[in-house]
Amino acid sequence: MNEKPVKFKIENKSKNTLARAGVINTPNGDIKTPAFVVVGTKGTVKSLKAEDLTNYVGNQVTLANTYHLFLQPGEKLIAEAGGLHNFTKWKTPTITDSGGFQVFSLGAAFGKGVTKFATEVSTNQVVEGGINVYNKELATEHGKLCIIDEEGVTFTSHIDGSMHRFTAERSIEIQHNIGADIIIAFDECTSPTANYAYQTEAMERTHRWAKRSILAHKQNYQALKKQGLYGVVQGGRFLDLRKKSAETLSAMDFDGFGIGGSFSKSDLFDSLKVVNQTLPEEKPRHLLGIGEPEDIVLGVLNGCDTFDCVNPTRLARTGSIYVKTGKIKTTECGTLSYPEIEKINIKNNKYQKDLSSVDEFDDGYVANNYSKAYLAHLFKANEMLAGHLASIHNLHTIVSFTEHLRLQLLQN
RNA sequence: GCGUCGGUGGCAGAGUGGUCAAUUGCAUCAGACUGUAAAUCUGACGGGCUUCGCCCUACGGGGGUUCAAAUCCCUCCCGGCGCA
Repeated sequence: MNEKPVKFKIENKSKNTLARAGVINTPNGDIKTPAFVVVGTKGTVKSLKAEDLTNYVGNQVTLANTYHLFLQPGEKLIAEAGGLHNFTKWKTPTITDSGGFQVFSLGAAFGKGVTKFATEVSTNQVVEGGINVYNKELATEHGKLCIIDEEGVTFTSHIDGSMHRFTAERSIEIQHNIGADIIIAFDECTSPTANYAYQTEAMERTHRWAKRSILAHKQNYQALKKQGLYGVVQGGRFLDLRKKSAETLSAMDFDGFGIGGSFSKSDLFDSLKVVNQTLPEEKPRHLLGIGEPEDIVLGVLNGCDTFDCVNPTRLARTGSIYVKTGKIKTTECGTLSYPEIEKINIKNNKYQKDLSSVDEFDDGYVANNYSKAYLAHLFKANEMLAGHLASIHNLHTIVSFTEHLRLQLLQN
């Protein structure tokens, strides 16, 4: 039996919650969990080069996207370049997402202003996903297409409209070529407004794809030696489906699990609890696409080990800055305490002459060197440095925030 | 001095008798963003109110024509250009 390329070891467990601290070993280094995964969809963490990540952000792991890299520059080129690490020069372990999220973002959610994270799910804004939802005419009108069938998904490129097809096998093949340390089984991310029947259908389809993803992975001996495969739990906002999904995937030979799909703020806690109570304890769990600081606390408390989210960088580029208030909050169960973080819009009038540090309670590179007024000025003047510095700051904030939670779990 | 073109909301610049409190862009002000179609998107932007509508004041100043003027006429002021 070959040694698995991706292994997980729990270092310490919380007594009264599902929280744990651990280490994920990968061929390109260790990930000490809980950890925040920095998102670099197209093989770049927007506005930051590898050294910026190393020197100023301190992230332990970076995530890219299969769909985006497949379209541009193409997975063959990345393979020729020696894989994602060599191509991007990222120093950390890497993950590729399967493209399953794009089934949602370019499919059911396309142009509708629906996000996977519904703060308030409104009933008059029902967005169904799935088979035959998009007819050809609509697809042509938008220049977009995303049709789901049993075997996979047919897309048109958001770049040039060309048509492509992803199946579980194809997604895995592309991810083999890209060569990240951790790859993710192709899944269908559903809308938070999809109904029970559709969530069930999509979840079961995702399970079948999961099985095929494992098969496809096992057939590539080279890849099997150096890449770990995660399966994705779905089930939308329905607890019984979440539990069923976790049970089904637990029985499969995955190296870890992604928890995907849509949530609302109110059911995140319970969903994660049910899922992580069900998933095998000895394997790592990644919460896909979430979070905000408070969401990460929720996730950690309920047994998630890693988190990725575009928010730190997207917010940064649009002028929202994570700032600590100076208050320390403690979770109800008393397991974790953490600094309260708020978002400020640095472009607001009140910051334009504010020469205080970007974040007075932070000791990161940006907070130590730059004032709110300077950052506000950069944004007002439309300077590229604005997004760069803001991204460093927000990423550093969320990465160190998650690290802080880890330290408490180790000490407790 | 003569001729000519022009003076529109913070700026640029549409409109050239009623559908104009006035297109658009920029600037300004505010909001949104959770496996990145995103250095993006949304809203407000003369004043007031009982704000899916109503009332004031407004397109250089003053006067006039008209049921009705940013739009037509007269006059004054200011600016560009041309000729002296």
